[in-house]
Amino acid sequence: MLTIGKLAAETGVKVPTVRYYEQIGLLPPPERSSGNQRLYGPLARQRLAFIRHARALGFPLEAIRDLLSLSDRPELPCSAADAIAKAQLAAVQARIAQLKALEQELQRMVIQCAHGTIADCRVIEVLGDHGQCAHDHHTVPEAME
Amino acid sequence: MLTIGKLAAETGVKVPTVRYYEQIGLLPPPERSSGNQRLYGPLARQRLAFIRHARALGFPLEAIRDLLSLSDRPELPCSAADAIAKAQLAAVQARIAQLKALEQELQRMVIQCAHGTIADCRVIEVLGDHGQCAHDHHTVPEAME
DNA sequence: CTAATGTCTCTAGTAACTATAGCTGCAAGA
DNA sequence: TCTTGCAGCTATAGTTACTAGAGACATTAG
Ligand SMILES: [Zn+2]
Ligand SMILES: [Zn+2]
Ligand SMILES: [Zn+2]
Ligand SMILES: [Zn+2]
Repeated sequence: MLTIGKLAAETGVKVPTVRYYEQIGLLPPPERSSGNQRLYGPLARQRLAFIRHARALGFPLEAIRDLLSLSDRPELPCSAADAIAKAQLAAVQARIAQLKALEQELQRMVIQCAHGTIADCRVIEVLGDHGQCAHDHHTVPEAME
Repeated sequence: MLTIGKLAAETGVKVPTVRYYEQIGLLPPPERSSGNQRLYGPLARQRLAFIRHARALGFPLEAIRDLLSLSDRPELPCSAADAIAKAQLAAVQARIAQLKALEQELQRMVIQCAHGTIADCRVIEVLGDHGQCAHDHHTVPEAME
């Protein structure tokens, strides 16, 4: 049995994050020692590793919640899990496409600037007028985490 | 002079967002009508367009705050503005690289799954064990917005 | 035994908004 | 003129996924 600090060290998660995951119901309330400290077994360690790995792959916590409850029912068909992964893949790809458009515009701005005064700065000029842009990049990039 | 609704419609910003920008000091407090309603002139419209365009290119509001105060001093050299743009470009490129690693892992998971039961699902299996991954993708992707 | 570290709960803060509640302003139709 | 309905006002709380702090208790090393 591990205390929360050892569990956190083993999985590379911070201690408050472990408590946070418990608070929102991603981790079940663990046993407690006589002094009321949390004690974790190997199952909890596995579950936490699953959560962290899914987070590292960009899955939102709500998706991870669904994936965890699916993984608790091994006899079910995995189509629901696959759908979650596919949706995440699509989100990642959409974000990459959007960021590539931003990259091009930023690069144009930076390259075209003659490094004189603000009055002539290409960066300031382009930011003030989207007509100077080559691409659309219309929407504000949304957070994926 | 425009009311907040017209200004929002013209710039494609939502009304509460305009008030939010004023609240955090990105937009100056505008004139008010006799009935206490906000009235905006062309300078405010230009400033709001600048903010939105910079947001669309992924700049955080703090960077936009700096860019705006730079653009108010046209006689200064533009190196500070260029540095902000370069930092944003670097952030975008770093994010793209990270997302490409995620994309590959997600694609592997999705492709390798045989679509049987959860017990055999490659998605669930890989999420539970980073050893199954081909890349490192170690860190959790941070929001850029 | 004592001092240092670890853990406990609870609250608040982060970024950039968005949504809600409950009030007032204002223009047009009956 | 009345009214109805949208627009605008303030202020507060919710979103995501944590992170940081305060103040008290538990455990462990020396
Ligand atoms: Zn410049
Ligand atoms: Zn543009
Ligand atoms: Zn599957
Ligand atoms: Zn992995």
